[in-house]
Amino acid sequence: MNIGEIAKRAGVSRSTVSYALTGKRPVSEATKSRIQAVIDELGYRPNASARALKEGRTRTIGLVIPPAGRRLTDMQLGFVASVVDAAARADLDVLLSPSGGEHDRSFERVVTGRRVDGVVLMEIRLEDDRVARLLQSGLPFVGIGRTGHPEDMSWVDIDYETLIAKCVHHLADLGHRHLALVNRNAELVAAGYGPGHRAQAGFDRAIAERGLHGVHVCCADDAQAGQSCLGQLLAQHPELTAIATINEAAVAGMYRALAEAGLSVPGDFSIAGVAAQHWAENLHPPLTAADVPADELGASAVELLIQRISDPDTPHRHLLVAPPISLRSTTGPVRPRV
Amino acid sequence: MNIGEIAKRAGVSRSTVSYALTGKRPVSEATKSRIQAVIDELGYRPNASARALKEGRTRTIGLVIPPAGRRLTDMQLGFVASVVDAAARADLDVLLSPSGGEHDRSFERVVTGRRVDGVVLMEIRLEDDRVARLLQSGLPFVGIGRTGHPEDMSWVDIDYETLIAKCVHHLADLGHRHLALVNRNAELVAAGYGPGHRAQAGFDRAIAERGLHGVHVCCADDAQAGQSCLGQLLAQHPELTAIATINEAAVAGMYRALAEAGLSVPGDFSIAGVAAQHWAENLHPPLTAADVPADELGASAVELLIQRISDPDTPHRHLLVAPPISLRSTTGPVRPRV
DNA sequence: TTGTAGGCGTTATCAA
DNA sequence: TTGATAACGCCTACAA
Repeated sequence: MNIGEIAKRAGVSRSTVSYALTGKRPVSEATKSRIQAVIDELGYRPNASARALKEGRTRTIGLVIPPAGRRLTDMQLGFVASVVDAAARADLDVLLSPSGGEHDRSFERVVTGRRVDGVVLMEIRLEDDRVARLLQSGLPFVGIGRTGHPEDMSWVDIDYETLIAKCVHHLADLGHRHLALVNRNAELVAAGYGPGHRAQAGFDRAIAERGLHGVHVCCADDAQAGQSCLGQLLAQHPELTAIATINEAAVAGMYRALAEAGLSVPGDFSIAGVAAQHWAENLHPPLTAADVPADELGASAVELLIQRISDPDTPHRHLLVAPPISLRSTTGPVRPRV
Repeated sequence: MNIGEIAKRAGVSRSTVSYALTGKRPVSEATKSRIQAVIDELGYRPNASARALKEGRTRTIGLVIPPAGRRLTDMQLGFVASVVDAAARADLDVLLSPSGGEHDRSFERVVTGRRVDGVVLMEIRLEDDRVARLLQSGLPFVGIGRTGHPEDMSWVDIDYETLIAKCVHHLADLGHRHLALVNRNAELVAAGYGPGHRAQAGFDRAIAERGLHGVHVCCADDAQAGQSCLGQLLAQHPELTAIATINEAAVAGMYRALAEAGLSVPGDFSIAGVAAQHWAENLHPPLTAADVPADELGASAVELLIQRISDPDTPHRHLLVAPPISLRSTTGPVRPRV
């Protein structure tokens, strides 16, 4: 079923059908309705590949997510959902590319085969091959996250450095003197994962400013790891009374480790973090955290991308969000340990 | 950058470049390496739209997920991840379509614009417009889930009816006489969501077979709903000693409601369910549950779909899985309530 | 071993 | 207001 068939049955030329469909040229009411009738009868829809070939754009954006197999965090899922949602509202389709490995065929296909008009890139490292690849290709893209050279690209990001510093100050205000930062998993941080490094920088800075004692650990992104990780931490550093974290997936496990150690939250021990709002609220007890507006960030990324696609020579734009910390049930004044 | 440019620079014809790329005709080593050198230098990749137009296939599959905005369950996320993963292994791209509403533009685009070679459809209802639409369109598709007329289509599914019946029998064997089934959210079940209805059927059957007392409730798909839902249930039916559920998202809340009511698990109260293995294991306490192999199901769906794409006239195939119940920490013998 | 040419289904330019 | 026709970039008979 193609446009020629419709034209034949409606007794007009193919171009007239095309114009009746796009509205880019006036078509008389009579022929328009005749064409529409045939289209409805045969259920015709323009072939997307042909249209893309002719128009030079696909009306599709790529969304590059962390490799399949790895479990996405709740915040990452929020990004995916909001990107897909925002794209759908703009009548854009989303092509998913799980990538990040070495020679990633999926990523190459998406970037280089003109399959998409632009790309939203997630989980960016300070030095990121994919960013280099995209810059070189000239394909419009927007990062959710940024590299160490953030001026070269458009991005939306969370200001982990500021937020973790805020968490430390909040805890310091409550009298805590011995804090730990629980980071994401060690491989990710070692690979130059921006939030991991920026969180550590913010932590170190605030610790120094307030004259506190801080330790830093990486922890795999799941509850069991959180439990064993905090268990060890408490054994090695019994003086700790509070934790700041960007590892939302591990928090449930940390609660368990504290319960095991006979420490109540927030009576004996405080936790503050950076997490997706939905997640922080639904945790038990609800986590005192900087509520990351994942929905807005994804939508903003799509918005920026659409703009870059329509005008690639526009200067890069950046959006760095530092939401306020919502006080919930996991931070309280320090109570001297007996 | 197109094939003509490569041909010109390599001093050969376009067809020779094409054949050098596809290998469908022998090309001398000399010219082949010359062509490759030019390709590497210019970073050329064939235009996917042109190729799709010519070949009549896109090397892309559609994945229709529940509408954006709604939170996906852990099991659904497992399906998405495994479908994306399996597709990537087969060098297929995945186009995401959040749909399920009334007139869904995204769904129509995917199904009808020849944007994809086939579709994996999730969260299917007993009567499902999208299935009707796909059948009518002739586009190959595979359901994760099935309608009330399951012979008309290819699918993979979880045998909720059998599994919930098994849960009931397991609980009955432990001496429980008063059980409740906690279903998914009421709208979904009212809309004819298959697993909801089949779970209820299995529950009713097993309850009758064992001469037990059963109640049935729907519950929104989140922890807070689980908490309030079970709270009410315990108030209205104090005789209850066990629950069977397919609502994994609500389980954490049910734990809280039981703790609030002063009931220990599994000492005073048992819970058995159907859930993604990863989820059941990571819950605290770990849930006794039929471990749904979400990864395998997604991969199987893709496998079936690839087969249907390559041979659309093959008979429909079905895969109904009923994994064994893994005994973890949430079911135990009934203990008379004082 | 390589080149020529036609067509996949659209859109858009040029004529009428 | 409408029609004929030339691309878009690729693949693949058919020829040489």
